[in-house]
Amino acid sequence: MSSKPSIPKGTRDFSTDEMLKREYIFETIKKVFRLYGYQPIETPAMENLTTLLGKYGEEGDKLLFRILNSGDFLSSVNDEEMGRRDTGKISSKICEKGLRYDLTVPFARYVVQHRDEIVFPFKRYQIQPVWRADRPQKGRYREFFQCDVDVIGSDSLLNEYELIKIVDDIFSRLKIATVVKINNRKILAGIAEFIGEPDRIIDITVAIDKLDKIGMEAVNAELTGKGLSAEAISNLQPVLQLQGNTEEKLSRLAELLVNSETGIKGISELRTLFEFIGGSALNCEVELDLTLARGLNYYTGAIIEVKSKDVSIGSICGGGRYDNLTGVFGMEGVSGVGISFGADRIYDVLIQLNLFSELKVSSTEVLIVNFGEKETKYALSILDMLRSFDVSAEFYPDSVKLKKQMSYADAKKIPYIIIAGEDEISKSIVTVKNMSTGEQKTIALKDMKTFVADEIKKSE
RNA sequence: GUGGAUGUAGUUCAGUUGGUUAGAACGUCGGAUUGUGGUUCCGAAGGUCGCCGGUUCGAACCCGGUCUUCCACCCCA
Repeated sequence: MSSKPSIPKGTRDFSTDEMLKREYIFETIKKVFRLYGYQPIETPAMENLTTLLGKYGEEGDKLLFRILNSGDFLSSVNDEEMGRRDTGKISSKICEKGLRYDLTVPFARYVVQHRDEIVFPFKRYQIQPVWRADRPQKGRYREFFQCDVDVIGSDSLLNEYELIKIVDDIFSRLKIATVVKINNRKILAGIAEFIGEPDRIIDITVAIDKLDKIGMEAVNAELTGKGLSAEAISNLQPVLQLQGNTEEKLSRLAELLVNSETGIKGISELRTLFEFIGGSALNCEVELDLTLARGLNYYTGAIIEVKSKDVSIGSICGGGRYDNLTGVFGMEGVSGVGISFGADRIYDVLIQLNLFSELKVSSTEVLIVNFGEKETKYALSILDMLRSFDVSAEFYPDSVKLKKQMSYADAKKIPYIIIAGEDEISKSIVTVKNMSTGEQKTIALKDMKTFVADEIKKSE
């Protein structure tokens, strides 16, 4: 015997039972995406590393899975480089492909490459796995599915509004209570400008993102550690201490950021967005969260993050506007906005909230018992008949003991069994057994259609 | 990438200060019942104790390394 088989760290197999539940999530999401006029695309699992590198910040580059070149890849590395054991240097020579890290960057690449055939504004959705060489833990996997919706080629804030409607629609259908947090990167830039550290926007936002978690003092300490001046940090305090409802916060911010053109722009964008939101009935809570930063450094406008109110698992959905993602691929001035649903985390939330209970476990409605060669022809004709009535049916492939066949039906939760042996064949009937009541009756072949309509289809 | 916990049958878990042949439940298979599942009864199969090395007369147990899973940090869906 060889050693026990296993799968790579952070990856998972999905059982039939899990797949039914996952498909329910994907179907729900897809249905809503289509309802709002989005169309599907797919891109390859692997991209050229030149497409992926530098798009996700330093941290992101480290988390990219790289694919070793085929063939004699070491011939391009000379002895000196080999001797220095500089992994980064060597890997760039022997790996030119990597697994996709998200769906947004491949999408931007797709748009640039297919601009001649795309009608703008382009509304697409994409549901595919992505890979990150992260250390796995709760709600974090190395292979997971993202469900992205993006509009590219339109600056209108109506798109941001539409995405929030989609979020609300999907989570309402899935019966997950959520909070949608919204912020705007321009405001964060304005704040960085306001405190006199415009270049440190990343450090500043990463630190204030943790405000909720670690508190104000720890945030200030982290900023000091990052080398921010005491003056800058003290200037930041009124921002961190902002209180009140959305409008109050925005008004106060408008006063503080009065000298920052970008900041003012961000505030006006948020005001417009909240006006749209205010005019619509939503099930989810929507709030302005100035501490919301999000790591991806390509966002330039709105930033959106969605959290479950009942399960603590990080964000289950996130996104924002990126003004020039296609620019790095040579197509300037095209703005896009999109969000991504984390299907695996949504699954975990639904499991924890026990919201899958009503989902049907078996898809097979009728099992036909196999008695042997002589009876097979008759059984197969019934099988065809059932399927022609749109009844999902199967014929047990081996003529083993009845007990075994019935246990199979039992284990698969198949609600009906059809028994057709010598007796039944001679009379052109079948015996139908209802597995939950144990009740049995004989049905003439000519009455099968009525039986299906009256009994099997009725209980669905 | 940093720190902590974990790993024993298909699964969930017992396993005495290191001492004969490593147990249970569930599941699987066979039988009670050759045309009737779920309940019951009887029986059987199933283990390189994660992997590699060390200490010891002797290791599931002690030590080192490694991998997996889980948890926290970093970061993130």
